Amino acid sequence: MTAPLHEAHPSGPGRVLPDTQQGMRRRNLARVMHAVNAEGQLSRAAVASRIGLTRAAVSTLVDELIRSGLLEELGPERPGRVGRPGSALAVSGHGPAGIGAEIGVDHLAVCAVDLRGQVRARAIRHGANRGRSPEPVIDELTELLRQVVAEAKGEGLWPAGLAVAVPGLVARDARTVVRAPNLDWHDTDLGALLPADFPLTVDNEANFGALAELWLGEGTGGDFLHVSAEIGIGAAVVVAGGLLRGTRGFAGELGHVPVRPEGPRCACGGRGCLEQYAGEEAVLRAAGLEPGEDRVGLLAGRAAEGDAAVRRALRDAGKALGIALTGAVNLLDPESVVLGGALAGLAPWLLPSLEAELDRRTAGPACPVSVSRLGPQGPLLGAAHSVVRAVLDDPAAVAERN
Amino acid sequence: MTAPLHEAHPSGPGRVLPDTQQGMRRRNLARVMHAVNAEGQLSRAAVASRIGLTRAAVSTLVDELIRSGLLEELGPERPGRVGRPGSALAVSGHGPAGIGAEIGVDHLAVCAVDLRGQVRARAIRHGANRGRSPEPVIDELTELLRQVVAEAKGEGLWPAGLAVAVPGLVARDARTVVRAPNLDWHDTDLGALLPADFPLTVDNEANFGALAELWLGEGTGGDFLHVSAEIGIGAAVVVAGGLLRGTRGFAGELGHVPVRPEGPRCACGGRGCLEQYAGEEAVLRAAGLEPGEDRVGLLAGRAAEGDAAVRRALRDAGKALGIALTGAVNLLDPESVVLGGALAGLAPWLLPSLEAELDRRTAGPACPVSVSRLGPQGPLLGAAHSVVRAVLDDPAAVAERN
DNA sequence: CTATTTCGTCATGGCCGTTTACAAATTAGT
DNA sequence: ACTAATTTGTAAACGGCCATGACGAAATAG
Repeated sequence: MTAPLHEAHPSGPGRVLPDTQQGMRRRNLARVMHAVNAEGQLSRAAVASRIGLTRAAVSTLVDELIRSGLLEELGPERPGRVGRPGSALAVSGHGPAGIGAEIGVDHLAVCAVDLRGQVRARAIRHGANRGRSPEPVIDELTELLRQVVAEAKGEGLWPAGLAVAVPGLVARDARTVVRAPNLDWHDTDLGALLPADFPLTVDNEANFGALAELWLGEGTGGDFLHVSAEIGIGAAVVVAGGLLRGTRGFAGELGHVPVRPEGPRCACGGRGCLEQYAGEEAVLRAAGLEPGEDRVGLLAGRAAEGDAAVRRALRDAGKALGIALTGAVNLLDPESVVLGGALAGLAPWLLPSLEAELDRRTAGPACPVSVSRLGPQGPLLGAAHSVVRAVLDDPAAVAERN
Repeated sequence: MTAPLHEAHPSGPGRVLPDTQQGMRRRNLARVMHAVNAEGQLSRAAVASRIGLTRAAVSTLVDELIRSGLLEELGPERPGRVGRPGSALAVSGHGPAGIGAEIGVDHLAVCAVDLRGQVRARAIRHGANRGRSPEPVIDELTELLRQVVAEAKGEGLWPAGLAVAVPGLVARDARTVVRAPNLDWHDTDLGALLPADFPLTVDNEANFGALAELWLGEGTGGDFLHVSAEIGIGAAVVVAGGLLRGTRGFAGELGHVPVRPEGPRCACGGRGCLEQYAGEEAVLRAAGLEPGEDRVGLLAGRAAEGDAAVRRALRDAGKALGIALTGAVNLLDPESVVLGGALAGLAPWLLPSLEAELDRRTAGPACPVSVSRLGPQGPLLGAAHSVVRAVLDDPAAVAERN
């Protein structure tokens, strides 16, 4: 039951299909796509035994998917076992592509990912967007988009959808940026500004980063906590292979978990929130540095040089993070905690005190903490892959669009 | 989809059905049951429009369910609108029954609930079980079980399954009590001790209490936090209409969320855990009372009398709860927080400081806190209803058993 | 009293996975 | 090298299930 939680579209194609024969067919097409995608390469017979249908049924499903350009026949597998070798199937590398876009505080990026998960085209543009009005920024993004789509088309791909990662809070309609403090945008409807050639989804960059970790990361099962720090400190809770968004979409506000109940006042109204100890501003102040451009790089650089004040500041931030995460881990019992976004770059100096605190406060074996190897690329990749997942989740929907 | 999270059986009947015509039929039978159950009384045509099938299809489904004794025809609805009145259908009150059992620290209880949710038979036995070995306790429980099953059979019901709520940690097999500190039981396989006449499920009483709130409570949607205190302080996280159990089944350990990072040492290895401020032992000590029997009743009585020390102790506990819950609410953004179990009885003195703390530390509108009206009956009712839900979730499975 | 609306059912038809059978392609055994 | 066994993919017949359309039944509206 349950609708895929990564679907930001409230009524997107991922909703539960009616239990009629047509719906069954659509779901079975999806199951074939997922099976082939998971293994990279699979024969019809292998798909059949994996999803519990007969070879005959899978044959017709595969035929339909090949005709739609979603699956490709790679030819006979090299025989290793007894019996006739199967014919290898693979997800198509020339069909639909997911277009991901990222609006960062000081860059814009777009990429195209094919159904196999390969990045096939990309374009980046550096330059501070802080405080610029949405229109010119979106115009530049549209230009990058045009380039990437053109390049993808040159490779035989066609865009199945666009997903945009933004550093801010997005409304439930998955189109409107409610507020993005670091851009100084408020109630901006990106759907009205972006070209409407294909389905659009807008979501928070931390959410897309977590989804990227779920789909592309190593070792993470379906249950983990993805912590990142771009605008404040956010934790995305991934449960049962989907994002936990909360009733109002506000879930994951790790930054305002109380760390010291009588600590310094916070803008949220509370006292001693995590952000007062591990937030960017707090860490810079503790390190004795001025806020400026590329603050994370500055911190990492000074820490690498051995700057004692910076190292102490990061150690203290790690400790505060460990305290807040202890609460989260006790509440959710995740398989692991993953540090992503800006935190990934600072991990060498945050991790020791963070893990020490988590260990100390946990009765049994502590929850393992790892660092995302996706780093700053997470949100962009997650966005593009979210489109790819939507195709895999309902191949019939895109097949009839082309 | 998603498999129902309330299913404690790892491979129980609630697992995802294969997408074949038989599976489709079974799911549609379930959808009819749920539709009728949700409205209490519904015509075939109303069911059809509600679940998106045709009247003809629903007719055959209903026929099958009536033949199986899961649905009853109540006769023609009283006509209020134009057209031929429908024939009212209701979930059967004479078919399968869910048997719930509770092993409390100082009582045993068993009840039978019919598919309509009515309690049709019950038996309770008071007496301290703390420290008694499992065998005699289970023997007594089996006797109560016999009585309740006999009484239910007298009313035309037959037991479809047994669910047992225990005050302790239960293994993933849903049969073995790993440890129940208040009973002093360890690694006790209840499946071997209880009669094996019908499917058995064992789970923590806090989990069943939360499920009872989900299924029977008022105003709670599918997302809330159910806080109870029996063995330590536990929070059950209910998300998307199911229980969040965690990777190892340890989710919801609110009692060990850090409230004051440098506070007193806790048995878990941490410092300043919630349990050090709001745990039973801590509150009794702060109130200047000795631990004994019925400690909650004692606290509530003294507080009602106006005992200043007790009231202060409860006020402080509420404050600590509020701090810990602030973190949980920030992380999960639930629709509400529900106080259940022993906390429900102490709510009048806990709530003011708890809510004040939660309000103070939240930016927007604070998450509403309510008190369970199920109170101490929650776990027993939740257990019995979990069996009923399993029947509604896959009526074909029980139909073929009878 | 007739027209209209809605309900439940029946016969028909189409869709879809299964069953059964068979040819093709490989390995294992002699 | 040749046969037997095994596995793959496909085709035809089969059966189950929901949709469609029509019809009688039972109410209301005028």
